[in-house]
Amino acid sequence: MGIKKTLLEDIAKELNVSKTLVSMVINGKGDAYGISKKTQEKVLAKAGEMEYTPNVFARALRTGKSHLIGLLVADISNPFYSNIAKYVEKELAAKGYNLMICSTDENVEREEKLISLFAEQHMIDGLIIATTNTSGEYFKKERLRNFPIVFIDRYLPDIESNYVVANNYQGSFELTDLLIHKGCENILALNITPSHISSLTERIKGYKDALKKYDIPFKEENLMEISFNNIQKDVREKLLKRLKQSNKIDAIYSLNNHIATACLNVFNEIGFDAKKEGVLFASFDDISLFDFVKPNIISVSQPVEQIGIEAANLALQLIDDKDNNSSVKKIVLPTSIISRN
Amino acid sequence: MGIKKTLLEDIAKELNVSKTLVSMVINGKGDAYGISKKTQEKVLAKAGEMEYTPNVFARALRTGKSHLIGLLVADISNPFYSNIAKYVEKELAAKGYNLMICSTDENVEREEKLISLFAEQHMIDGLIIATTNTSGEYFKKERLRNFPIVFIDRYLPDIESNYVVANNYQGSFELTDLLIHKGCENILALNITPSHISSLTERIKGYKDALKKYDIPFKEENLMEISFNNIQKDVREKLLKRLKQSNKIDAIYSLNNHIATACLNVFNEIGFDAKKEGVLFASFDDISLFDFVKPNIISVSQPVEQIGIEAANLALQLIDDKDNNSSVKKIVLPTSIISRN
DNA sequence: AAAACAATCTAAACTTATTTAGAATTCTTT
DNA sequence: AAAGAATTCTAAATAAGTTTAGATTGTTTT
Repeated sequence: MGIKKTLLEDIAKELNVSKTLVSMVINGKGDAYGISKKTQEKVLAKAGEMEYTPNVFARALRTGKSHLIGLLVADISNPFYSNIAKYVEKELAAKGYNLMICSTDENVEREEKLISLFAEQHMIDGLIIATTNTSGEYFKKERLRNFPIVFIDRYLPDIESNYVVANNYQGSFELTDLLIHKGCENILALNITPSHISSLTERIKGYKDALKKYDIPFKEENLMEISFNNIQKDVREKLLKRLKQSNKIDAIYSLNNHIATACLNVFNEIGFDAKKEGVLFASFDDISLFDFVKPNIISVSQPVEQIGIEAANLALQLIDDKDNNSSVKKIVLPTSIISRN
Repeated sequence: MGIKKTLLEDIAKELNVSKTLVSMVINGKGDAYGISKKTQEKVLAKAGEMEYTPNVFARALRTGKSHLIGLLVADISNPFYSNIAKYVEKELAAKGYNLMICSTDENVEREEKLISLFAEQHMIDGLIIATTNTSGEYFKKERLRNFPIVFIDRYLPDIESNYVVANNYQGSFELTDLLIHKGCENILALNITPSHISSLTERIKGYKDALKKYDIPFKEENLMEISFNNIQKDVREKLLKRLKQSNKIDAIYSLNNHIATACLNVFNEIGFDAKKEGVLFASFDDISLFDFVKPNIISVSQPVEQIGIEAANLALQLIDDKDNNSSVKKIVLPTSIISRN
């Protein structure tokens, strides 16, 4: 393809030195190996002139390091994840690492296949993952022991792991608290089923605890489970039915941004005007466009940038700390409430 | 790290055969090299049992193929790009390729550095790119000759290249046409400066040509240039000034989704009610949340899924067609107008 | 029985770097 | 001047696969 690449050996021949020497100099180890300044300058000049760039595969093969970090998310088109991805990448780029982003499509098999490709084969040096797995079983594999993995957004309760997550419990508690302060007593929460995922169970817990704080009894009919496989359809059916019931709700709280969007679609379809009906609308996960959406959305905003930065740095830290003698790091970041009137 | 990886040699030793044979069988070339069925079965069984996975670096080093495709976009957090990314990845996964997504942050230098890392060093087999470069000069480099590159969203007019783009001219023409049909004669277009980018110049052309069709004279003051570096601030200043002028506009047309969001922010800030003021709001690029945004947005929706699929397949085609004897492929896909009321 | 041929397999070369162990040269020291 | 030490450099091994050229073994042909 195109012109022949410059190899270490080409530079070595030009200068009548060994490729060992050239390699040392190019890797900044010239001084450490006692290569004379003059020779080092010659090598660097020639390398620049011949536009040398090392073959990443040869280097990775020999050193066992690829300087690649993997990021596995359920859906890269979800703004929550794509924003995290942006900041992870930015942080890593500053440290000389590149990022491989892959979507698992909420598919556990695909997730495991990608982990196998990435981690077990050591294609990447470390993994940052928002897992769709519900148990930690897979991560207990012998081959993954000591492999640097940072969980984001969600963690698996049955394994000891490094993670960076938002404080889902606190955020949900505060949001519910705010709704109650605004006079709501009958808050319909829409959750994803199955919800073994840590972030969701904690949001539910925050919701229930806030009710308890004000001695508002939790009603089963106010926790609606939405099938993960068909969010739009399920929200439509269940929400329509619920809105017709006599026992009127005064707030709708969707536990993630997918459900929020589905609700908005239903509102649009049936011309439901939340304001007129005296129903507040709330959502965990904030999207910047929520600022302009018709029923004002009260939301919990996650510190996306900080999650990205912390995850990137934690991954790098784990990679450096090869012997992994330090204990696992659990980073929980505060959320903030965005109350739009 | 962890347990030792299984190598080809380990399997070979277990079965008392050569690693050559094992390699052939595992790569599905057993028949081609005349390895007996019985031996092939033994090898595959043992490989499964020992959980063999090839070292991607050794393989890539020897074959010169990584089965990785790179996707370079300006900003992965932009839903337009992250949606394309999702479909590109899905399509590639089905063909046994993996995707490396990187953001260039609209930074030409970073873009060139990443291309160098990716393409010149052959870390990837092919590149799909929404370039931020304004000239094709960089892509004329000897080292990039014959390297499979597919441009998406934007192409560079001064080089012959393979690209997959939406029909920006047609989409913009139709949108403007629709606005005129709805009675608008004074349509303010907000464009990004500098706009050497093909997609933007074509949108402008479509806008002007639609005006021409109805003999509406194009006024310079109705084409507002927004500085790319500070979209929000620039839109705010210029839009506020323009709205105060006597010569009233009857439509605002933002030429990409960043500008649209900036406009919405300004509307919110000053309490500008487009409907009351009799001003239509339009935008190139559709975002699903536009469905719920307060001033109804008339938009041009790009065939994101199709762009992703076509780009992936074109890249694979270029990779297969090593000699590159076929001429370049230019794929232009139709857009659709989303008229909200 | 020797030659020709096919079927099945293997040794060694090769991909491009990094790293180890040690060589060559110059400089000190006694 | 010989021994020891320091300086500067290199040959060869290595990472883990793929590919080439050729070696066995067995079978068929004359």
